[in-house]
Amino acid sequence: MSSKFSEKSEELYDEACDAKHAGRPRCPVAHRNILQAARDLVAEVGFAGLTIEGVAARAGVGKTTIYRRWPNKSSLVLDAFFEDISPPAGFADTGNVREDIRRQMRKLVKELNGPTGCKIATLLANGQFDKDMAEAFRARWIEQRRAEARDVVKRGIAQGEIRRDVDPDVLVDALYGPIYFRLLSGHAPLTPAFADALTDLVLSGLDD
Amino acid sequence: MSSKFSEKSEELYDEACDAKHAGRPRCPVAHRNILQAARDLVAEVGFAGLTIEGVAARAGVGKTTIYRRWPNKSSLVLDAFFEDISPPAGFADTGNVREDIRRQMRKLVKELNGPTGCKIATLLANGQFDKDMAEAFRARWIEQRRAEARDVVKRGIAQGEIRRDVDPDVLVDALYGPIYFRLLSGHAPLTPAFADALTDLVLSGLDD
DNA sequence: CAATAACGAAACGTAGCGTATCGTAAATAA
DNA sequence: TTATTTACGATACGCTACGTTTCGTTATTG
Repeated sequence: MSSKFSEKSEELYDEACDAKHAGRPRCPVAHRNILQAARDLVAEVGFAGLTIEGVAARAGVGKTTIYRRWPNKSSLVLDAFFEDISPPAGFADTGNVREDIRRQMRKLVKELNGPTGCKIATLLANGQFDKDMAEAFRARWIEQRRAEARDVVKRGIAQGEIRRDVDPDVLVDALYGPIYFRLLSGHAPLTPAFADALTDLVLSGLDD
Repeated sequence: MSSKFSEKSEELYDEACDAKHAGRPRCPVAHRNILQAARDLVAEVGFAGLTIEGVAARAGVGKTTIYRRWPNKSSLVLDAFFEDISPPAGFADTGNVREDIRRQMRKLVKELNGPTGCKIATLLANGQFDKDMAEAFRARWIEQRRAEARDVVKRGIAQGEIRRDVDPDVLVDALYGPIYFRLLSGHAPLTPAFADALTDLVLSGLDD
C-alpha cells in the first residue's frame, strides 16, 4: 500500500484517533466539517477553484489542521467525494439481463447529468495530472462499477441471452465508454434517449 | 467569434504581421520558436508542469512576447499542439465500409498509444477546467474526426452495409467513446486486439 | 527623421501552496 | 495533581508561477 490516499477516509481518521496514545485526540467534528466544506466548495467553484484556505475558512478550522490529516488537495477532495457517493451503481435483477442493463444505463446517464457527473469529470481529468489520484479513482469508482457490470454480462451469457464469445470487458467498455466520453468532451448531451439508443446498438447482434 | 483561441494559429500570426501598419513587425522566428518550445516542454514535463516562463526561456524570448501573442497557457499549448497534429484521421476507402472502419480504429489506437495520446488526454482533461479550451478542442479535434467518421457510416448505410435505422452519431460514439475512455481512465490498455474486438462487437448486428 | 510598435529584461502585485512557529487546549500517565 | 504528549487555531513565512507594467532598445513605415 504505497498510495498516499487512504482506502477509506475512516482509516485515516482512526489511524490518528484510535486513542492508544497520550495527547489531545483529533477532533472528529473538524473532520466532518472539513469534508463537508470540501464537498460544498467543489460544487460551488469546481476543483480548480477550490483552495485549502477556502476549505479551512468554511470549515472553521486552521489550515494546519487540514494539512495534518491530508497530504494535499487531491487527496482531500477524493475523500470528501467518496464519503458521499461511493456505493456502486446497483443493477436490477429482473431476470432479463438486457432489461437490467438498459435500466442501469438510464440510471447512470441520469446520475452523470447532475452534480455527480461534474465531480466525476473533475476527478477523471485531475487523474491525468496526478497518478495516485488516477489510481484511487480507478479503484474506488471505475473498478467497482465495472466489476458489477461484468457480473451482469456473465449472467447474461450463462442464461443464454448473450453470445458466448463476447468478451465481458469489451462489452462493458462499449456500453460505458461512450457515456463517459460524452461526459468529458461535451460534444453531445447525455440524454436518456442516447442511453437507450446506445444500449440497443451495442446489444443488437449479441444474441446467443 | 468570442473564443479567446484563434481558429488556426496562422490567423493570430497574420493578424499582427499583415504589416499594414507602421512599427516593428512581430518576429516570425520567435513565433516558431515559442510553439516549438511549448511542444517540447509539454512532452517533457506535461501540461501541468509547463510554465510560460519556461517556454520563454527555452524559446529565447521575453515572457512579454508570449503574452503579447497568446492570452494564456491553454491557448498557447493548444496552438502548439494543433500546428503539429491537426490533419484528421483519414479513412481508407476500400469499398467495404466495415473494413474501412476496422482499419481506422486500429490506426487511432496506435496513434493514441504514443505521445499524441498523452497530449490528447491532457487537452481533454484540461478542458474540464477551461471552457474555451474545451470548445477549441471539440472544434479542432473531436468534431473534425467525428464528421469524417459520420460520413463513412452514412456511406455504409447508403451501400446497404449498415442498417438504415442506425443513428450515425450514436454509432460513432459507440466506436470511439470506449477508446477515449480507456485512454483517460487507464483501466485497461489500448491494444490493437481491443480495437478489433470493439469494432466487431459494435458492428455485429447492424447488418442491413 | 518622426512616429509607431515589437523586442528583452526586470520589477511588480497577486494568489495559493505547503511549512514552521507559537501559545493554548485536551487527553494520558505517573 | 502534575508532567507529558499531541492536536488546535492563528499567523508568518518562503516559494512558485501567474499575468501586468515599465523602460530603454530596435526595427519598420511614411
